[in-house]
Amino acid sequence: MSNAEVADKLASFGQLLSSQPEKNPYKVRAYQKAAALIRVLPASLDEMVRQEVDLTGLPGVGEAIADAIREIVLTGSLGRLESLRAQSSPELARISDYPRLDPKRVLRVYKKLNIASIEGLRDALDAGLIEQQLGMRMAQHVRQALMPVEAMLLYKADALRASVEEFLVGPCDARRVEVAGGYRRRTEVVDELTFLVEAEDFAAVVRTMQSYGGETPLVRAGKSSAAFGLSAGIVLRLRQAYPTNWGLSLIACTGSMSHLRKLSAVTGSIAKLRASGDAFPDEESLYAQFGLGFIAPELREGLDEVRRAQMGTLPALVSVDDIRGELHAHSLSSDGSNSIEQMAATAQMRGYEYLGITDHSQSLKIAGGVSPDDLWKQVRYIDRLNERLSGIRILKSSEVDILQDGSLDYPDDLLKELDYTVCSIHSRFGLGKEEQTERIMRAMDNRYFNILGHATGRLLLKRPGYEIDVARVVMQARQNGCFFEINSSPDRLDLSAENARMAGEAGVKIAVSTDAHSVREFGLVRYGIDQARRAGLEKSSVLNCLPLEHLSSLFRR
DNA sequence: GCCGTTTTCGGCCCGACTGTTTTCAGTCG
Repeated sequence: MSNAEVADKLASFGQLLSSQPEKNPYKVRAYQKAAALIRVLPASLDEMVRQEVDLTGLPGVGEAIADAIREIVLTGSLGRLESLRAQSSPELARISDYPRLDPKRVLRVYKKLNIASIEGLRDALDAGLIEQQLGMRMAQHVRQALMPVEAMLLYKADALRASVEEFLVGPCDARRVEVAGGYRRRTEVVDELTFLVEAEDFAAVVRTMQSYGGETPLVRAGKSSAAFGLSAGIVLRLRQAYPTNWGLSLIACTGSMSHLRKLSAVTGSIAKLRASGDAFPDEESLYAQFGLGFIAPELREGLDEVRRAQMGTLPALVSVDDIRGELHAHSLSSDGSNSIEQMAATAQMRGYEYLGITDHSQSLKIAGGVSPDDLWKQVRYIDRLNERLSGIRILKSSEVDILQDGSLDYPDDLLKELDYTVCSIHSRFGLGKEEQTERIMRAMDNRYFNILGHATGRLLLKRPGYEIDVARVVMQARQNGCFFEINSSPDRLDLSAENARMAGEAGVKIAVSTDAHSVREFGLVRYGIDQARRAGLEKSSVLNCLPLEHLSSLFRR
């Protein structure tokens, strides 16, 4: 019994429960949370049940859900799920085979499009009818729920990577293991994990891997490679490699495809290299043999990196150690969970020289937007705080809403008191591209506008973000002396690497910010740095790699 | 249904906007 099967049943139960008239939404959530946890659990629930391990030790699992798990493992089914299915309409029962579908939303689609089956749903999706009649969100929801393979945010894959790697060198007895693929290139979303594996007996590794997380089904197996379906919903690929050619294999498995195409124009095909008998124990040796500088994995997307490696003009990519401060962070004054002092102490522990406090502005009521009066008070408070702090400087700032007409959410005489501003859109996502672009450009005309926060508003795997003409906004920023941010929040990573590259090439500096809402979130900066590196940014292009004096002069327009 | 420096109940964000959908539910952070 795989963890995935257990998770599916719990999720289906939660799903059916949610369409019951007298449901307890917290109960629904409890089942869904437990299912989500189980999907990424490395230990085998099947084994845990048989060894009578106390399941309530798992977070989100109490007596009731522990019983359910035991029942599923020991009998193969869940009574309460089956009786709920029996009570449900046939449509609803079929929907419950797809635990990621939200039944209430699907029933709305059924009614609107006059369909009554999963097949009908799939057809309507493919024909674009769902997007047309019920909007992009709904279409995205249905698409994601029907897809066999789930995509996963990079930061979630981090934990999974560590757990699989441990399993490979532990129970699987691999001698050497290294992750490759899109994960190594730090793409923001991954749908597979690829590992290079050196082992005495590769077939045995493949056999043992199938017991990861209870059971991890083998999808495809060759002599020197294998693919598995992880409970977490993504594919796990293993590829056998040898010490003499480790570097060559690593390049091949790291990709991307378009990078390899451009690379092989210089080196000849990978297959030929493999057959040549030359040894490439590491990547550097291969690049060096063809007169190329080392190309960082984050750059291997088939843009200009191979040409630049030939000319010796690859960028010296920014790294986490280059960061000197944080420019987007919230405190208790709006929707953060820690005081300014606590945030400052943590920033200082990280070795930062400055910390900008950017609480939400007055219009954003739900996030505890700060009234003008309270911001005046906060400005004076931070002045006094700075007098007694040493080693770190708190910058007076705000995450100022860009209102629908492009005006900013505070009067100029208040904005003037701030060291700088982060200005963001939090409302009216539905405006057309032209209108949205104009809105931001108008906002940039305000001399107190400094950094554009999360420029497109996207939430990865959830929502595409509003439409703007990024190229025009970049030009406006350059002209007006404004800056962008890469928001490091793992479900935003906004600007995208592509847009950040565009801004960087136009000479517009970018803040790599965390948007931290608590002291725990400062560390997320590494995900922003991943994207900055994918954008080819050097530290000279990153705003918060600059010393404070330089920064302050850039913020005065 | 889970959880607890709130310990056996009561909370688990929240609250103002938006729209042609469904005038309530979805949406913003």
